[in-house]
Amino acid sequence: MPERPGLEGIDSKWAKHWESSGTYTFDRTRSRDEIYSIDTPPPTVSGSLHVGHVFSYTHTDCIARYRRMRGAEVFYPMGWDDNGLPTERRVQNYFGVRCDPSLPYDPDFRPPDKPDRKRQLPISRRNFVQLCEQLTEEDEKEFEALWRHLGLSIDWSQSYQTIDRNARITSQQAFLNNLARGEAYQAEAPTLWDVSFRTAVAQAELEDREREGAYHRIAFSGQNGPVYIETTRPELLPACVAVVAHPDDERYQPLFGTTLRTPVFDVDVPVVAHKLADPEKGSGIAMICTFGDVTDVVWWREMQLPTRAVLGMDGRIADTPAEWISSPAGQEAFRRLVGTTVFTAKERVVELLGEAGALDGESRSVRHPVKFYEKGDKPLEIVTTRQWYLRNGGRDPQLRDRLLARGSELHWHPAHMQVRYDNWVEGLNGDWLVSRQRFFGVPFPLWYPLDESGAPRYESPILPASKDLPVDPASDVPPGYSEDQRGRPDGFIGDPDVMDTWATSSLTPQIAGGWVTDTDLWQRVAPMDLRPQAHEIIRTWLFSTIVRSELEDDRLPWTDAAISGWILDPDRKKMSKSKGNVVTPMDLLEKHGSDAVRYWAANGRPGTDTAFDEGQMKIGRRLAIKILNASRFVLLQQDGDNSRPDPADVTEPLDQAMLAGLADVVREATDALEDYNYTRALERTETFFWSFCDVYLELVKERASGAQGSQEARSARAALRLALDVMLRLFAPFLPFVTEEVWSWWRNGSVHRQAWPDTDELSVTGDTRVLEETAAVLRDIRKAKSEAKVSMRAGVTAITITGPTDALARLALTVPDLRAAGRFADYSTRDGESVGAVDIEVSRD
RNA sequence: GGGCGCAUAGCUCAGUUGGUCAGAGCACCUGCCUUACAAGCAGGGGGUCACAGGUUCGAGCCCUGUUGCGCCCA
Repeated sequence: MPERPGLEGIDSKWAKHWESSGTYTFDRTRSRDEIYSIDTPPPTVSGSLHVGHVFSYTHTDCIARYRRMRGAEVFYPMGWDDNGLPTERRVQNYFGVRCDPSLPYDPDFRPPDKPDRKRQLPISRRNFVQLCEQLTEEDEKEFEALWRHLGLSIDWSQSYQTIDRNARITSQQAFLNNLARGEAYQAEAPTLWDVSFRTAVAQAELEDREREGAYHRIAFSGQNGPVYIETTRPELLPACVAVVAHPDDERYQPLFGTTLRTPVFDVDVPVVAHKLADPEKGSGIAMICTFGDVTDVVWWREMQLPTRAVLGMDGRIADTPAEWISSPAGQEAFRRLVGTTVFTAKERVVELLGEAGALDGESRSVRHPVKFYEKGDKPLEIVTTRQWYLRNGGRDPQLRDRLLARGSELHWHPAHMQVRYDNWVEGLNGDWLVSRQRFFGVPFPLWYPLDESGAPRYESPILPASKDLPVDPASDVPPGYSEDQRGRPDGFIGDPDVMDTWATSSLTPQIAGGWVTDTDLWQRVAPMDLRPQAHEIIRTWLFSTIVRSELEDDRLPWTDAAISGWILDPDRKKMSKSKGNVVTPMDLLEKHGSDAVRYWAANGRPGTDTAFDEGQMKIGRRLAIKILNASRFVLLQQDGDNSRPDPADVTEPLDQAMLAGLADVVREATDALEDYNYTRALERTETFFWSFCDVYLELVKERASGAQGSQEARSARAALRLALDVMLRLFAPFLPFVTEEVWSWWRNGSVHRQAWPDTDELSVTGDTRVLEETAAVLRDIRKAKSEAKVSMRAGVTAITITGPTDALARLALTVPDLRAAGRFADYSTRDGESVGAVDIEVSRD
C-alpha cells in the first residue's frame, strides 16, 4: 500500500496485467447455461474515433463485468466492421486511388507517394482490396489500443473482422442456405440507385432530405384541349408512359381511358386512374415515368405499363434507342439530351417546352423530401438492374408477422425502443436488396454459365461446395471449368457483386460464435444473451440480424437488446464528428483517467441521450481518488490483518447499522443491474460510499484505533473491512482500475473475478436507524461549528440531544462514537419530535 | 401526416406501485490545515416540477389538451 496513493499510471499497469494474466479469457469448456454471451457491435473501422464509442461500449462492459462476477463465463468478443463503403471511400482519399475491376492485378503495386484526390489512380480490384485491408488493420490497432485503455473486459483472442476468412465463409454459407431454401433470389427490377457510387441501395439505407424543387406546368394535348400536368422532373418527360389521377377526382373523370400526347416528344400515353395519385398535389394529375420515384414503380408494376428507361447507371441520359418516340422532331429533341446529367437535361427540356409553347406560366418553387442514400450526396435515381434479394417480410405478410412476434419476444432495454422496430417492419415495402456493385465486401459465391453466344444464364448459377468456401468468383474457377473459359462463350463468369455490409453484419452472432467454423463453440454461446447497440441502427443491424436468425434457426439471435443513447454536444445537438475529433477519446482517457471517463459514461442511462460533460469526468476522478484514500484509511486500521472478516465480530449497533445499510445497497444495485440499469447501481453505490466516508468513518475513527476497548475496536475494524470488501466489488464493474489497485493492496487475485456481493455476506441484523439518527446529531454539531466558524476539532461545552424516546434509547448506544467525533463530554437529552442536537455551545479555543 | 421520447435549482440529472417528493452532484457563497483525502471537509442560499384543465382526501407522478426540443417512420 503506497504512502500517498494516486491514479497515475494505474491504467496501463492494470491493462497490461489483465492481458498477461488472462483475467478476461473466455473458458470455452463451459456449457451454454453457464455462459453469458454478448453480440458486440463491431465498430465501423473508417478512421474516426469519437467519444460516442467510449460511451456505449462502457455500458456493455459494465454489464459484462457484472455478469462475470455473478459467476457467468462471459463470451465478449470484439469485432471490426471493416468491409463496406466507408472503408472504400477512406482508401480512395487516403491513397488517391480508385478501383477499376477491369484492370489486371499488379503484384508490385505501390500506392502513390503523394495522393491526388482529384485524379485518383485506377487500380485493380485485388490491389484495391489489399489497400483496404492494410488501412483497416492500422485502424483496428488504434481501436484496440483505445478499448484496452478504457478497460473493456474483452477476450482479445476472440476478435473478428467482418471481412476475415471466417466472416466470408459464414456470410457465403448463410447465403447459400438462403438460396437453397428459396429465401434468396435474383430479379431484374427497378432499383434505387446511387449515381455517384454506382451501386444499388436498400430501403434501410435511405433517408429523406428536404430539397428545393420547382413545379413546371406542362401542357399535354388531349382531344378537348390541353391538360396541364405539374412535375418537378420535366427531364423525365421522354420516359413518360402514362398520366394518372385519382379515380374519384371529378376533374379527370372524362379523361380516363383516353390518351394524351406529350409535348416535344409527341408520344401518346394513356390516362389511368390509381388511388395513390394525390388530388391535392399539383394539378392532381401526374405523369408516370420509368422511373422518377418509387410511386412510379408501383404504378408501373400494378398497371403493367411499358418500360421506357432513359437514365443510365451514371445518372446521365443514356444513349438508348428510344424507339417509342416516333416523330423525327421528338427524336431530335431526345438526341439533344443524350449524355447530359439530369440537371442539364432538366434545363434543356424546359427550354424545349418553352420553345414549343407547352409551358404554362413560370415554374413554382417547392421544398419537398427527396430520397438519398444515407452516405450519398446526390438524389437517388431508379434504374433497372439485376440484383439479389433476401426475403425479409417486405412482401410476405406471414414472415412479417413472425418477425413482429420476434420483436415482442425480445426483451428491450428500454422497452419503448421496440416501437422503432415495429414501425420499421410494418413499413417495409419490398424484400431486402443485398447485392452491391462495390469491391470491398464479401463476394456472392457463385458463377454463371455462358451460353454459346457468351450470354450469362442467370437462372442456373454454378454453386461452390461448402468445403471450398470462401470463394472469390472473380479469381476462383467453378467446379468443372478452367480459368481460360472465363468470359468465353460456353464458359463462365463470376457474379461481380459483393454483399451489402449489413448482409455480413447481420450474421455477427454466427461469425463471432463460430456457426460454420467452430460448431462446438456455437452450441455453447448461441442463441446469445445480449445485443447492445445504438437506436439509429435498429432498422438495419438489429432487424437484419433477427431476419437471418429467423430464416436460419427459427429463433431470436439473443434474448435481450440494450439500446444506448447518443452523445450530445453541450448545446444539445448530436455530437458531430468534427467536434468529436477536437477532443479525441484517447486524450480524454489520458487527461481524466479511464475510470473517470467510464464514470461519466455509466451515468448515461440506458437509451437516454447524454450530454458530453467533462465536469462529470472530474467528479469520477474525484470518486476514484476518494476510493484510494478511504481504502488506505480502512486498511491502516487493520494492523496488517487482511483476513476475511467474520460478521460475527461486528457487535456494535452502529457498525451493524452501517452494514445493514450496505446490504440494502447490495440489493438495490443487484436488482438494477439485473434490469440492465447500470446507472442506478452506480448511483446507489456512490451515494452510500460518500456517506460512509463523511459520516461513518468519522464516527468510528477513534474507536477503531482502540480508544474504547478491544472488542469495540474489533467490531469497527471488522465492519470497515467487510464494507470495503463489498464496496470495491460493487464499484468494480464501473471503475475497474482503481478497484483493482486497491484490491491488490490486501487481497489475492483480481477483483474482477470475485463473486458479486451478496447480502448473506453481511448477515447482521442491524437497524439502519441507528446510523441515520447518529448522523443527524453529528450534522447538527457540525452545523453549529460551521456557523460559529470554528474548526471541526473545536470542543463542544454543552449539547442537548433530542428525539422521540425510542430514538434517544438508540442514540445512547452510539454516544461514545458521537462524543469522539463531535468532541463533547457532557450532554443532556430532551424528548422531541425530530432527532438532532440543540443548545450547542462550542469552545472557541 | 403517424408514432416514440424528453421538459424538475444557473448547469447535468435523480425522483420506482399517487401519501417526508421539493432531491443529488456541479457551480456559487461562508468557513475549516481535521494525523485517509485541501484533488479534502463542514455549512448555506437557490425551484410556480413547461403550460392549461381534469381525476383524487391528496398529483412532479395518473388522464386530456397545448407549447417547445430531439428522434423514428411516411
